[in-house]
This record gives sequence, C-alpha cells and structure tokens, in this order.
Amino acid sequence: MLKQNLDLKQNLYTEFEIKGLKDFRLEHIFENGQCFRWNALNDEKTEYVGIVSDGVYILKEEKIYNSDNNLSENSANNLLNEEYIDLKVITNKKEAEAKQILNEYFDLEFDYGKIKSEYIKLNESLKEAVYFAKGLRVLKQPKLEMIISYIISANNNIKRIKKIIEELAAKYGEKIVLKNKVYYAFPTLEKLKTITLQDFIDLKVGFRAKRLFETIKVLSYEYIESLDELSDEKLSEELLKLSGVGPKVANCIMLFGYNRLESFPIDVWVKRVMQEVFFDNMEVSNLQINKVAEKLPKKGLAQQYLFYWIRVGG
DNA sequence: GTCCAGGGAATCA
DNA sequence: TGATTCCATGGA
Repeated sequence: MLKQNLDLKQNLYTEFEIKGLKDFRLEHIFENGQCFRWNALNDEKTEYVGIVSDGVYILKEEKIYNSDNNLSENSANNLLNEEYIDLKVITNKKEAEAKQILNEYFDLEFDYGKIKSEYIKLNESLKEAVYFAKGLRVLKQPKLEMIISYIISANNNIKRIKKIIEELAAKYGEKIVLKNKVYYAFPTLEKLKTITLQDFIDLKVGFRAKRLFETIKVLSYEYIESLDELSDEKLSEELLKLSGVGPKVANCIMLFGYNRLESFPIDVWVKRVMQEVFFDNMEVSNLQINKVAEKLPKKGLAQQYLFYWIRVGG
C-alpha cells in the first residue's frame, strides 16, 4: 500500500502555459552547443524534454502570433520582435516553483530586442545571423554542471559529450520520474567526489578522466558560488587554474554558467565564421579574432548567433 | 616549439 | 566500405 502511494506520488505532474514569450524559439536555444541535456521530441523541433537541476521539463511551442494577435508563420522574413509564443510546460515541479526556475534559466527578464537592433546595424552577416536565429537566448545553467560538462567537451563532439553526460547522470544522479519515464539529475558535487579515476575511464571520457578527477577534488559549492563575485578577468583567471580548463572551456563556463555575456569562446566553428565575416576568409590567429570581437557589444551573445548561423544555416 | 593522449562522429576516398 | 580527419588541453 505504501509503495503504491509512493509510485503514484512520483507520477504526479504539473501542466501549465507561459504565454507571450518574445525572442524565444526552442530550437534556436537548444541547438547551439550551449547545453547538453535537452532532446527534441519531434522533427520540427518545437517540442523538447530536458533536465534543469532536479526538474524534468517537457516544453512545447503551442502558438506563434504577432502583435495583432494574428497567427504567424515561422518565416525568416518576419520582422524582429514581432512574434510571440505560448509555451506549454509539463514538469514534476510545482507550477510556481517551475515558473520561477524557468524564468531564471531562460533569463526571461533579459530584453533581446535592444541588443538585436544594435547587431543588425553593425554588420550585414551579423544581421543575417540574428534574423536566422531570432529566438536564441543564452541560458543561465547550473555552474557545477557547466564546469564538468565543458571539461568533457574538450576536443570532443556534441553527440558524444551528450552521451557521456547522460551516462554520468544515470550512474550518479538522482532519479526523477515524470509521466512514468525515468530521468536523472546531474550528479551533486558530493556524489561526483565519490567517482574514482577508474570510474571515469570506464565512462570513456578518455584523457579527460584525470582532469575531471583532479578538478572535482578541489571544488566546493562555496567556491563555485564565490566566483560569481569576481570580475570577468578574475573569474577567467580562477577557472583557468582548474585542470582541464583552457581558454575555450573557461569562456564557455563563463558564458553559459556565470552569464558573462562578454565571454567569447573560440572553437573551430567560431574561428571559421569570424574569418569569413571579418577577414575575407583569411587564416588568422585567435588573438586577431579576439581583437575584432572586442568591437561587438555583448560579444558572447553575438558569438552565439554567429555559431548557430554557420552550423545550422551554413 | 612539437608530439601525443581515447573515442567516436564526420568526412573522405 | 574502410581510411582519415577532427576536436581543446596539458604534460613530456
């Protein structure tokens, strides 16, 4: 009897809508390399399931409409800021808490209209990228998860990174049930500290095993949170002390975990698109790329539009 | 400065 | 199909 109640309780879920979202498209947000725990549920990529700390969320784009409340086609020709979207949410969390978490996670208070209008005046290619990825947002993701995930990401591809993180969560994370399906939260730091070097090798993280093991040993939640007080420069300095964290990884952690919109991670794709847009396809150093990037306001955000544009539009 | 480390996806022949 | 290339970091 007791067990049955427990199962029933685990299968409780909440369903609600968030209405009138601007600058918001699930595909643009989830398919640009900033997160690893969201998976599309349909080919149109209008419905996703994902995990945020200890919550599972099924998100579905319900209705897209313009300011006159007319239904709108998903067309690249639509003017910026014209579209609104209603999002259906199914979650194991209570409605009020879920709303608060999603509001923070998607940074819904941040106004993309202003920065987008700056970008489209700045450069033709950037304008094209912004129109192409108009529903893109930079997520505010859990910091520990970002540190570990981006160490795993070093010299790796997104598909495999996702697979490794899924396995890590399945082995060491808390179980979460939603609609009779089982999901796993990203492991807590306490749990991560129980993972041996051999365990990491068994997870097939390759040469990153030692880096992960070493870094987890020195981390604490207090330390991770305290870094939030630092300037961009100091934060970067601290992150670079961690084993497995170089300039690219540090910038990813800063941009996606600490919401530092001036961080500019340069991977092979960003290098490619920057060379194409600003250097007439000439081979240049990261130093030169950074110099050009300095001229872009909130350059981490600009980097995201360009990355999505070159990878998906390309 | 140059080389290499696992692993698997992507791209090539 | 099988071979080759790609990928970000750190240690030798």
